[in-house]
Amino acid sequence: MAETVTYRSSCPLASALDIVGDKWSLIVLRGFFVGYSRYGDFLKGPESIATNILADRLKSLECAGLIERTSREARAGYRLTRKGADLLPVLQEMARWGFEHIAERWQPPAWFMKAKPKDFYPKSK
Amino acid sequence: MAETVTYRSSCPLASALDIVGDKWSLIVLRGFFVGYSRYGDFLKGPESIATNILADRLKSLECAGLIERTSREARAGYRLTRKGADLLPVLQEMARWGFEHIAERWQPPAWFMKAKPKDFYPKSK
DNA sequence: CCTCCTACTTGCGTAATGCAAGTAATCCTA
DNA sequence: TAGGATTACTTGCATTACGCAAGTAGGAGG
Repeated sequence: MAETVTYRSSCPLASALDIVGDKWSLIVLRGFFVGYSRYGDFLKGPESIATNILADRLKSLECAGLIERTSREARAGYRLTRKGADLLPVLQEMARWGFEHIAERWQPPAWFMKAKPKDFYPKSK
Repeated sequence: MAETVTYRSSCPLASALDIVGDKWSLIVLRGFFVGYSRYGDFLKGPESIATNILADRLKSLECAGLIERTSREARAGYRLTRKGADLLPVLQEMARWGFEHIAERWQPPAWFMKAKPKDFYPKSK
C-alpha cells in the first residue's frame, strides 16, 4: 500500500479521486454514516468486503486524514474526522443518482439524505 | 473489459460505484462538462490518461448508458446522455470537497459549480 | 491456563492500470 | 490524387489493485 497520495493534477475533482477513487473507500465511509465504528462492523456490511481490503482501506483513509482511531491501542475503533464527514454530500448525491438511474436499488433512507456533515463531526476536544 | 456490470449489493451508492468507482470514469465524465467530445480532447486533459484506458472507459461508460456516440461511423464523437449528465451533482460535491480539504487545488469555476444537469441533457429528438 | 473472539496479516491467483509501440482509416496539402 | 500527417484506436507487457482462503496475535472470559 502507498503511504503517500500522489496527485495526477491540481484539479480538485481529480485529487479527490486520488484519495477515494476506488471500489471500496466510499463504501467504507458509508459505514461510518450508518453507525459502524469497528473492524468487525464493516465486515458485516451487505457487500462483504474482504478482510485484507478492509484493513488496507482503513489504513489509507486514516493516512489521508478522513478517519482516525479512537485510541492508540489494539482493538480500537475508528471515527470520522471533519474531512471525512464532509464527504457526506458526495455520498448523498451518488446514492440519489443510483436510486434514480439503476433499477431496483434500495431507497436511501430519508434521514440519510437529509443529514448534514456537521452531525458527524467528532466531539470537540 | 467486462460487458455487463455486476452489482455487489442493491445499495444505490454501492451500485453507483460499481459503474463509476474507479480512478478514471469520473475524470472522463468531467471532460464532457467542460466541452470535450472527441477521443483526442480527453487525451489532452491535465491528467494524461493512457490511450488504452481512455478507449476502455469510453466503452464502459457507453455500455452503462452514461454516454453515447454521436454517430455510428468511425471518428465519431461522444456526448452525455441524461443518465450521464445527472452525475453532475456528484462531480460538483467532489470538486467542492477537494478544493476545501486538499491544499493548493484549483478553484472550481463558478459556472461549473452553478451548472445544472439539464444544461447538459442531449438535444431532444 | 485455556479457549474464544476480534482484529488483523500473508500468500497467491485474477483483474485493472500504466507505458510504449503499432495500425488503420481519414484528412489535408501539393 | 498521391502521400504524409492526424485521429482514433489496439496490442503487448510490466506493475499495482482486488478477491479468496487461511493463518496469527493479543486481549477477554471462564
